[in-house]
Amino acid sequence: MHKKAPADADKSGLKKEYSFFEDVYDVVRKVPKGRVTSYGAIANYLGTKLSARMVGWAMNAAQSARPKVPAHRVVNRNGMLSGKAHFATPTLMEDLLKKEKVIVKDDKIVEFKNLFWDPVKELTF
DNA sequence: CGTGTGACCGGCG
DNA sequence: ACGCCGGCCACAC
Repeated sequence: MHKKAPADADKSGLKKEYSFFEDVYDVVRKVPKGRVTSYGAIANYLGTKLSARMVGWAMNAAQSARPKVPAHRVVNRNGMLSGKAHFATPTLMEDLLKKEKVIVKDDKIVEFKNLFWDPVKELTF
């Protein structure tokens, strides 16, 4: 296929700031309360599973994203709260998870495999 | 337009 | 089981 036309955003002058970040936010917002997902799963859903890093990086900007993005429901493949250090407070992430009845022990989600929510499976597009 | 970076993942010794 | 290493892509400077 040919390279992307740069004029793609020049659609009827309707300028929207769609970006990879918003796609990530949209998926994260769809994560049901009490469930969790992984960066890789989101990346896979977006078609860039080999670049799960981007998802995590997008989450970094999610702090200022509106509406608020439940970034606390996104963890790494081990179910570990790898991004908890990036929250406002070091305990905010696990605190939010506990509020949703998600058991967190030793910075890891208990029964992670059971609570895992895969957008590719759930959001069959 | 080049370089650096990052809250990851999978593979290999 | 554990630790290290490479890859991958979007975005900021």
